[in-house]
Amino acid sequence: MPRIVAERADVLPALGECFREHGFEGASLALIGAATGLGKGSLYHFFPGGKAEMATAVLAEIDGWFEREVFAPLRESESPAAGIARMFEATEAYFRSGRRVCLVGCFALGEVRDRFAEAVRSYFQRWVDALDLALGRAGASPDEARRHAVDVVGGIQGAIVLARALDDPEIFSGILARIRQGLMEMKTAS
Amino acid sequence: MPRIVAERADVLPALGECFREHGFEGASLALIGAATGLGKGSLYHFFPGGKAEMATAVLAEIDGWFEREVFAPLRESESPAAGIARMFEATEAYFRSGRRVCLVGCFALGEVRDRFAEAVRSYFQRWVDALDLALGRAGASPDEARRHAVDVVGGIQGAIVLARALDDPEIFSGILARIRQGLMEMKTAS
DNA sequence: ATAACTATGTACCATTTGGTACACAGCCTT
DNA sequence: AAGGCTGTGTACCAAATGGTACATAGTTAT
Repeated sequence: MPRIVAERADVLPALGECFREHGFEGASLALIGAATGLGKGSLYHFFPGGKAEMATAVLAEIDGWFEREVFAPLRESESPAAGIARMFEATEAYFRSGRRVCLVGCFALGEVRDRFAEAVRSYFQRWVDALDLALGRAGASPDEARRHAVDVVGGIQGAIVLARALDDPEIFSGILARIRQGLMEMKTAS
Repeated sequence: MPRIVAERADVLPALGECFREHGFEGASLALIGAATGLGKGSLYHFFPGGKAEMATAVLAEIDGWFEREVFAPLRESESPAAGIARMFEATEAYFRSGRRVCLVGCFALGEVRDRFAEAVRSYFQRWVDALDLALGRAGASPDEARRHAVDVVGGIQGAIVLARALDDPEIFSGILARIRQGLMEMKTAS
């Protein structure tokens, strides 16, 4: 019996892709097993709570990544413009021009929103808040900053939906570029 | 044995809500039966193709509604501004301020995009094209019209995602109002 | 060496899944 | 009133579902 020595954290990426591709309900244990290379034994060893715990862990990992790569820079960059630029670059890379779906957004739309409501809410709330803060520091008025933060985060999610629907990654990149442009114009306008 | 005299078209709304609430995979025949009040016998009588045919029928019904209430007015209204105004009103009403999800958008993001790819693509393509046309007729330059059309349709989808995620209908209404405002400023600017 | 702990595969479980078969009831035509 | 058509409920099916139990293999500590 081979010893593969997996850690819980090692399987999270594969697990995440599996949930992204098939949704929570669609990702059966068979698919999850195939995606991760783990049998049920190992799966239930790492995630005694079953599928629900797997999804929670994946959401937490995603949350951690965005916290580190996007939210924190937005809040803490010396120049808010640099934080914002970083957000766009990280976002474009993470979602692979709309070829990759936002799992948190999926969960928000879908079937299972209520089961993971708090994780979903917190993720988006912190994104909006961090961007709000950065825009404020960049010189926007409080409600200008708030409104734009909401519009931008929403706009990114919409870009993913539309790019997937039309099956055209350029849609995603185009929308993001124009959102970014819009923010720059706002900051120089005031 | 009571005769309820249902028609296929009568169950489509309930069927749609069921798919919206649970997703395609999540909507089991048991849930569908409960939502429609129909037993499997009737269900398979109306939709011999099973769940897939049910989903196809629902997508077609939604498509028809938008074609009638949104796309056609956009294309054919005497005043393009009136068509655009109608789009916003119909959209706001249909999605119930983001409390109701866009099934086509869900399918685009989710698990089952490929199975219904053509229906999904066509729906969004025709929406974008119709808005593009209206904006052009309102005086926008060809690529100004195209870009804004894409941004607006994407923006609406994103507004649904964000409103659901933050569980706050006002997010939806706020984003839509600002998108609408943005279009009006564009038309008066040129 | 031996004991304990961590992984892992296999076999199994009850339940639910989507789907089929079919008998039968009400309606329409003739 | 006889026969066909259209709905409808019930019983049923094989397959797949999420989940459990457990024996065992590898690793680490004693």
